[in-house]
Amino acid sequence: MKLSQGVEWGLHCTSLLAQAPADRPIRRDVLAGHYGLPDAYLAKHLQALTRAGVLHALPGPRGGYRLARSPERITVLDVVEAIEGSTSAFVCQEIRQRGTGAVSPDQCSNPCAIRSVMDQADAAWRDSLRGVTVADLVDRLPPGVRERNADLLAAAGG
Amino acid sequence: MKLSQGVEWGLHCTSLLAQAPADRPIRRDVLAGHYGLPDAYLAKHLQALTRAGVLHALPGPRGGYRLARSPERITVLDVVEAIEGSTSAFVCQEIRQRGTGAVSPDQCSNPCAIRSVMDQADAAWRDSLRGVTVADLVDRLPPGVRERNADLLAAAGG
DNA sequence: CGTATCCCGGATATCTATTATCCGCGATGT
DNA sequence: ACATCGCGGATAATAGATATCCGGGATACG
Repeated sequence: MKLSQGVEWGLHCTSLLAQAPADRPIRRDVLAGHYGLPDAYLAKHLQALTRAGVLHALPGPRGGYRLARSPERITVLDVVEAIEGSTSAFVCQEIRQRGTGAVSPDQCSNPCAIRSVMDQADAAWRDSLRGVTVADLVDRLPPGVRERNADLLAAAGG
Repeated sequence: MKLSQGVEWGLHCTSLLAQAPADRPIRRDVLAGHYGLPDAYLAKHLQALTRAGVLHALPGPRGGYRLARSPERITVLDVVEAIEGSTSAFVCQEIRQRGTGAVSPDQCSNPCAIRSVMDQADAAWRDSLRGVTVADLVDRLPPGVRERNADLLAAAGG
């Protein structure tokens, strides 16, 4: 079980966009260069974030990406689900209904206890991620980093 | 992000072993047949559970598997970590230290906020799984299933 | 003591998902 | 009109999960 690295990329990029002036979109290659990421592949994840309504993409010259809403209203879960999907990591294959010990379908109207437990843990995981916003992530940056990022983004935009 | 199906297999098998008489081990092919699983591949997961100290394997004729301790003392997390490992699903690649926006290593003595949030969510997931035992899973079986499993296991053992 | 049974560990093959890149298309601002 | 930039599809390469097989060692039974 491993999370896509796109989750890390997406969280860093949305955090960085939260530090940019709202009126000026950031180009994709600037985002990629800022973190040393492959530009073409990062595009896939940014597109996913755009489709999910987390980012807003502006085509054309002086185009780029900006947040679709304020950082206080974007949760970490929003970013994670945009990239990883919202389906539970545990996929129940109903093996209780297979083999010599197969339980009759009548007794399977309720999900089995194993599935319930795994789904409940998945919900706890998502609840935890829903409790943190992108604004919180920016607040927890080491001192000086925000200012430096603002300068770098301004230089790239000019 | 997907959990190995071995987790489902392991949880069902440990639950089934909890329903067997403690003095008689259950052969691997009986476990596989009970749920319609490939015997050879199930062996890999049962070996992992044995190495983790969840199951106890007895070689030789009349050998097989039994629980290494009482079902009340085996948590769902024990089984999950035996098969999936105990490392967090999120692997931080420290991209904050790469690219044009690289943060100096001096400022990276603390883990970044993104990693902290993901690790905290992972802890919440594990805490949830730690709160349920194999005995709880058996208690939540539909009425009649326990008795039928006991009969099947007795027939297979005789 | 010999033999049959059963688990262990390594080697191997297949399949799927992730990672990564490229190119044509459409949209936008100058 | 033209250059810039994001969108989406097609395509490889790589890693991990899935599945199988076989030799070796341990144990029970005759």
